[in-house]
Amino acid sequence: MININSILSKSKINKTKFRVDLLKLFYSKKSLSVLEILEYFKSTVNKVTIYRSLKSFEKKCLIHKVPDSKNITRYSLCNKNECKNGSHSHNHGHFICYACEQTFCLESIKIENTNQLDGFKVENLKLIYEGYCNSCTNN
Amino acid sequence: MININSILSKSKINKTKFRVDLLKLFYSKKSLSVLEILEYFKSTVNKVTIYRSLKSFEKKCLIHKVPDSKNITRYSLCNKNECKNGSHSHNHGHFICYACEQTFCLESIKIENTNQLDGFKVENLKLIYEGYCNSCTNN
DNA sequence: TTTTTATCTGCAAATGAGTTGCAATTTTTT
DNA sequence: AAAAAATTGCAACTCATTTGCAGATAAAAA
Repeated sequence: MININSILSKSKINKTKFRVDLLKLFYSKKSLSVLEILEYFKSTVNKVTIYRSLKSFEKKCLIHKVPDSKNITRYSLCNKNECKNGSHSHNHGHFICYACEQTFCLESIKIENTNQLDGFKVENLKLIYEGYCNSCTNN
Repeated sequence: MININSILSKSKINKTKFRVDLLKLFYSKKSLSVLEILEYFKSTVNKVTIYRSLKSFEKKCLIHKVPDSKNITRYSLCNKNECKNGSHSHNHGHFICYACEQTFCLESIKIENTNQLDGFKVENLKLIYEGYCNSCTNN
């Protein structure tokens, strides 16, 4: 069982009711957008607060941005062995559903570090699959 | 030598001075954003016109969107054998430079159509390399 | 436990990308 | 040249995200 409070403490993030609930929410979802968070909290929280909390979580390596379908930023929990000291890395592929617009981390699809590419200095590689997820295909 | 006028004619796009110049510009650049186009034409053209021209070019399969670093839409010339009838496909990887934010098409890196992925119906695959391009590394 | 300091929050207003309606202009078709 | 179709500029709008500021809350220090 994850201890939200101790995670926030360790990260030096104040344990306000909203931030505790928000981090808890991340543990129950694949990924989240600001709009989804706003809807979940039924406007009991200001969207500016959401943006700032997300940024704070990101800086402390609790969450990171994941590829998104349109121009909406989405975040997922960081993988402990991947992200450290405010620097994030995704050594796995992602799947984006055209229907539900959800982003799925494909932990099983590892990305090897190809830093050799003719004429380019590669620092990062993204592998993004798009299509329809199971629940959108069957419903 | 490419004949801009005949390309526009074939695509049933009016040969206005701006559209001719814009298409010509695409032939001299890897990729372009609205802002870059606006700067190139030094505000002699309205940004709405740019958006509409790009959309029109895209519909006629002259250009298509390429992956971008931030949330700015970028376009590149279509590859004749890849895009047809308003439907675009990118069967090659892309490189995005962190410094100049330019997007490069990696024609040599072909993407095979992996439509089998556990629990997902894959319709598209993106392979995006990020880092520093040659000219940004050496200057 | 009070004081101090640092962080968090809401509100209003701003920015920046992209869109829409409308009227005027230009290009193409006839 | 006239009619039809496509293009343009302008103003105003939407939507995601940001910023400044003042008040509230949490954590650390005394």
